[in-house]
Formats: sequence, C-alpha cells, structure tokens
Amino acid sequence: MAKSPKISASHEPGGLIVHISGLLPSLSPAEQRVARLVVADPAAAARRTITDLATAAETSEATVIRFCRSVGMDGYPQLRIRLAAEAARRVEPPDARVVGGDIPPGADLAQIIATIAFNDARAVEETAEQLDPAVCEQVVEAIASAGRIDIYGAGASGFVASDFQQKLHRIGRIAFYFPDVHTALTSAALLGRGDVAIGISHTGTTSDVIEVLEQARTRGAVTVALTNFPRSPITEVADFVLTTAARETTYRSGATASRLAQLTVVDCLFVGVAARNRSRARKALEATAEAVLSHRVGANRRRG
Amino acid sequence: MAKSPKISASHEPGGLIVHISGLLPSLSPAEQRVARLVVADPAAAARRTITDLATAAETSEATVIRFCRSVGMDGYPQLRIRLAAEAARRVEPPDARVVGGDIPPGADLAQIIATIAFNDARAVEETAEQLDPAVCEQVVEAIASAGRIDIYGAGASGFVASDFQQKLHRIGRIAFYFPDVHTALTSAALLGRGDVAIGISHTGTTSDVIEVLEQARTRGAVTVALTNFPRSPITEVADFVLTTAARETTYRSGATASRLAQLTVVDCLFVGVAARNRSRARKALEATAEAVLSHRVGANRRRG
DNA sequence: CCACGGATGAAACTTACTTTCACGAGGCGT
DNA sequence: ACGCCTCGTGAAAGTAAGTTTCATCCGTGG
Repeated sequence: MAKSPKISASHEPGGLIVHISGLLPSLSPAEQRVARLVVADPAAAARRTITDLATAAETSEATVIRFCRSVGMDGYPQLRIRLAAEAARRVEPPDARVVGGDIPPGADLAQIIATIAFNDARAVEETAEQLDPAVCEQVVEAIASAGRIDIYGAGASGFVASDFQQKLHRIGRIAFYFPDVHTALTSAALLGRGDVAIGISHTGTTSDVIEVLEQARTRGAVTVALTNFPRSPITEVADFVLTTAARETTYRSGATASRLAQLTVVDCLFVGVAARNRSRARKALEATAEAVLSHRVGANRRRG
Repeated sequence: MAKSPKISASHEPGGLIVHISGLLPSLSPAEQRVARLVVADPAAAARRTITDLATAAETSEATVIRFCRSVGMDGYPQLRIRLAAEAARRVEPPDARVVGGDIPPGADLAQIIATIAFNDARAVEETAEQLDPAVCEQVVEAIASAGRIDIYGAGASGFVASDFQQKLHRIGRIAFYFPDVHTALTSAALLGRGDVAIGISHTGTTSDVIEVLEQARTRGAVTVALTNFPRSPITEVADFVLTTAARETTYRSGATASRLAQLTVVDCLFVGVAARNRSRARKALEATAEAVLSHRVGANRRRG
C-alpha cells in the first residue's frame, strides 16, 4: 500500500484520556480491556500496581506494558504519573449520573438533555484541545490555494462533508461533495497536483471513502483525513490527519457527539480559509446571503 | 508487618506541597534536601525514580523513603503520584479565553480554533439549559406515536433536517426529508391527524419552510418548529416551538454554532424517542450498523 | 573516655516492572 | 483444503525500582 508520511503529530496534547479512547479500536482485545479500565477511572488506575491492573483486566502484565507502549508511553510508571496528572486536572463533573455518557433506562427528558449536552459540549472542547494547529494550518493552506476541493463522506459523515462543501462554495472556493461512490471515484480520478481531497469518516474504516481518497492520492492531490481514530485505515492514505475527540457513548447510536466534533473542525478550517482573504470572503458571504433574502419573511426581526 | 506509626496527616489541606514545606524544619538535614527538591519542582520530582532523586539530593534511597513516611505517604510511588496530581492541578490554564466571539483580523489558527470551540460549546450548553423538557416530552411523544414524520429545512438547516430524518429512520420510524419545496409541499398535503411535521430554520424566517409547515398544519398534523428566535414567523404555524440558543457572531454566517445547537436538540429528541422503546430501537440500530459492515475495513490494526 | 541514640548509607531483600519466548488462533496465499 | 505466517497472548525469566535491615558514624552527656 501507499507509504504514509503522515503529519498526524504523535503528540497527544488534548489529554491522555481522550488520546487513549481515540486509539481504542486500534488496540488488541486484551489491551482494550486495559484501556477501558483506565478510561473509566484514571485516578484509580494511577493508584494500582501493574500486576493489580493486569489482574483487573483479566490479562497479564505483559499486555499492560504493551498497552503503555501502544499509547505512546515509555512504560507503566510513566503512564501512572500521566494518569494521576490527568485525573487531577479534570474538573469534577457537575453531575455524577451524567458523566458516564450512557443514559440510564429510567431517565427522564431533562436528564437526557443534560447528558447529551454535556457530552456534546465536551466532544467539541476536547476536539479543539487536541487539534494540532500546525496541521490545520497546512490543510488550510492547501485548501486556500487548491484548484479544486473534493470532499468525501458516507452516512452521517456525509452530512458533514456536504456542509463543508457548501461552506467553501459560499466563499468562492471550488468544492464538490459526492453522495455516491462512483461519481466520487470518477471525480477523484480527475484530480491532480494542487488539488485537495478530504475524506471524512468517524470510524476511519469506511472503505468507500478510503478507496476514493486513495485514488485521489495516486493522482497527486493532497489528501486529508478527518476521523476520530488516529490509527485507523483511512490515515494510511492521507497526507494530513485531523482527529476529533468524541468518545462515542452508546453504541453506534448514530455518531451523536462525533458529528458535532467533526463540524467544529470543519468550522475551524472554514474560518481559517476565509481569514486568508477577509474582504473577498466577506463579499462572497454577503452576496450569497442576499441571494436567499427573497425567501425570508418578516425581515424586520434580527439579522435576516 | 507494622507500618511506621505515622500520625495521620490523612488530609493535607491546601495541597501536598504546602504541607511538605510546612514540616520542612522538622525533618532531618538529608530529608530536607529531598524536600527542597520536591517543593522546588514537584512535576520534575514526580518523573524521577527514587534512585535518581536520592542522587540529586546527595543522599541514599533509604532517606527518600524516610522522607516519604515523614510526610505521611506510604512509599515513594504514592508520593510520585500525589506529586504529579498536585503539579497538574497547580498549572492553571493561563490562557485568557478568547471570549467575545468575533475573530480578530490577525488571528492565528490556534486562536481561531479556541474561539470557535468556545462558542460552539457554549451554544450547545446554553441551548440545553433553556430547552423546556416539558415541550420536548410532548414532541417526543408525538414523534413516537406518529404515523409518519416529515422534516423540513433549507440551506444549513437542511443538513440538520436530513440528519434527523436519517436518525429516526434508523430506529424504525417512518421519516422523510425533502430538499426541495415542491416535493415537500406535496408531501405535507398528504399528512393527516397523527402525523408530525417538523420545520427547522435558524432565523425562523425561511418562507419555504414556513409555507410547508403551514400546509401540514391545515391538514391536521402536529407541527414543530426548531429555531433560534422564539418570536419569529415560523413559531406562528407551530404547535410546539423548540429554540436553540446560539448567538451567531457576525460574519462567519453559515450558521456555524447554531447548527451544532440544532443538532443537539435533534439528538435529544432522537434519544428521547429511542428511549421509549429501548429494545426495539437498539435492535434496529444494530441491524443498520450490521448492514454497513461490509463497507468497513479491518479496524484492528496497529501502527504500521 | 565510654555509652548512647539518632542520622545515615551500603547492601540485602522484596516487589514491581520489563523482556523474551513459545504457543495457539486466525487469516492468506497456494 | 492445506500449510505458512503473522499476530495476540501469557508464562516465565530477567532487570530495575523500591524497601528493609543493619553497621557505621558522629555528636552528646555521663
């Protein structure tokens, strides 16, 4: 497969826990058991000895060490220290029942709202924290000077892709989004040096998106991946990797929080690109806003 | 074996560092050397091994252990962890929050990211705060028992509408979204008692959406409006009004934060509906997840 | 001058951490 | 279907970290 020079920074600035949960799916089953324990209660994990933790995770010490290495630590003691630090920094969750992420069976609407809002807001914040401005900068640069920008995404990520496309279009950048693989592949085949291809996939395993991104790459386009999992397959076909930091709670309940995280990243890129040429972008935005004015009623409210 | 009968000191009010420097004079000379190192740079000390620290303090490991006991710790590892935690807490985020909302002309990417994330997160939180659970409950009830659900939205709100449609569909509710007015009107004309129509418009002034919602209402459907402005025209054709709380900042139009707020509301409704019938919803989700499985590539991969 | 007690570090010891290795399961190509 | 090969795994060996023990040193007071 393609060599992967990747710029996805091996730093985990946005917090160790976030980093670990992002790596979760790329870990082996036994390591995942360890990871889950650690994420569930970092402070407790920090207090445990390696043997203790291994036992709790029903595995051997060796696996715990492997886990440490997998998440970028030198060894167990270092992990312990970092965990302790992390746990201390973490602001006490306002509401204990809200924190786990999962919604209790008997929950009433108020509880559900609080839980969702908390998780959504946190996904946004944590994503921003761990975003590497340097990588963003390069992506923005690429987009700003691209001849053409293709954006790919399937399912829930498709909405995000589509949203991004619309945004870029509104400030005068030539951007496309394709809801269907075949069209996308066709388009990718026509990309070349100086073009940009952006693939969005929460799991990073959506084969359609990967395939298209790979195609784009072989044509010489700059490829960008937006995913929640920094070691997922999609990152192997991307020149730049941007990660979100959503710890998806309940099952694949439709990538609830991750969507918001993705949108936040999109917004950042968008504003970054727009900031490159303030006046032109503003003019374009005003023009497009005016265009839909006739579809607005009672214009005397706030901003139309 | 009996531990050193150290006096409790179970609590070190005001922090471990303060505690240590407090009893510094009561320590033996060699222990004081250790203490001074620790107090001077807790974070660094936490990273050191006991031998390392002993050497730095020009003493033996034994003395370091004695020091640990003297300050009320069980042993060196515990001290390390406490130290790490302490150091982490101490480092208060000095970053002057980029409040205000608008992005200064000369802003760099890091600033842009911080600003956007802050506003996005706040929009989500504030939206949740002002959401009326009672109204949500009724909307959820209506959706849960609806024969059919139509969702309308244009432009950026269209993505949200589309997202909601997909979500409801995934848990087995019959939901539709129409990107175009005419189709939407046609559909609305076919709604009846027991059906639900949801109109999404950030400004609340999008005539297309209002028109369609009105149509739906005259046909006897329950109408729901999701908007940022509780007094906007759309609210006049809605039985239930749900509001977001995004203060859109000036020019980054595109309804950046409001979109996230809308999605949060959508999530709440979605989870609310899903919670009505847990097992069926879960089964449906699992089925749909399985359906796309063949489009996923091996997720279990370690670093290349 | 010697007995005594606290402080201290060397070394023995224990526990924790790390590495190595062999086995077994599952995938892949033939 | 077969065998090869890779990968995940834990047992056990090996190393390093932490802890205890104990002899020594040193100052003090008898």
